[in-house]
Amino acid sequence: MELGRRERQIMDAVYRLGRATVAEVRAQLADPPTYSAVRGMLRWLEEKGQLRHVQEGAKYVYIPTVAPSKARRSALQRLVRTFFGGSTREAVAALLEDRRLDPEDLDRLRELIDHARKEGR
Amino acid sequence: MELGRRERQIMDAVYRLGRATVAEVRAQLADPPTYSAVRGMLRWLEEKGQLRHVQEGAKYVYIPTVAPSKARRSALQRLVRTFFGGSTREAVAALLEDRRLDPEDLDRLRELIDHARKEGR
DNA sequence: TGATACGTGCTAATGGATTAGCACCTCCGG
DNA sequence: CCGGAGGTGCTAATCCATTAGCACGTATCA
Repeated sequence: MELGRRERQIMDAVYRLGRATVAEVRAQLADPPTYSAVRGMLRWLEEKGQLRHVQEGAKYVYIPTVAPSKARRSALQRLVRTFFGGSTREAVAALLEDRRLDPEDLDRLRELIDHARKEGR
Repeated sequence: MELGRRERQIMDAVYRLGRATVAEVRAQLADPPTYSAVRGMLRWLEEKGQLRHVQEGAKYVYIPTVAPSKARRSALQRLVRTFFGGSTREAVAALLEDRRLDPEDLDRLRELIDHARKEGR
């Protein structure tokens, strides 16, 4: 299911937030359209099956239909295929260059690798 | 610079290929529009500054204007922000679950981490 | 050399994403 | 009880991405 420009922006906002009201989604957008436009888009995305909503007090709270964990995986896979020729290793290597990873982060990641190695990988 | 649905598909195809002719891009698309449509899109993307082309023999070869390495980084950053709350560590952890990482891959990644640690991180 | 296959440039039309606007509902404070 | 602020539903219009189509250039090869 491929999405348009705004659709993508809005889905991303909902994923960032986890769960979000119309106003919260709108606040995330760089060049926000009218409140009404965002509302229309959310309703449309719900009709498409990308979102569902629960009523909370007077307002609607929108939630992605596919679990974040699953959405993450497929987004990663897609990116790895597009930008790293399908090599997960190279993608990880690129991320490891991120200077915001502090020593503690690195240690924990090494543990993950050691663990995987012991598991027979 | 936000792109539409087809624009995104086509840019992704070009990144996957590195450099590509109209026909090659079209071959990458799931539900390919006409050759002419793809051509129009590529010209449009060039006008927008996302692509440039070099003439090669009789045909045009399209190339991204932003270097793949830079495009990768920003794509990763974006994904990390959207799906991992900005935590690069969690993103790496998710990638490490990929079963296609073989022992050799894991060893090489561990080396990268060790190296970073010694560098003072 | 000429005919076929495969290029490109350009423009107008199409269609679907995106938006605005109006009608109505609900909650809350004075 | 009343008014206003802030919700929602729905539809029609708009706008721009997307597409088709025609005119034309170029290479190849029998």
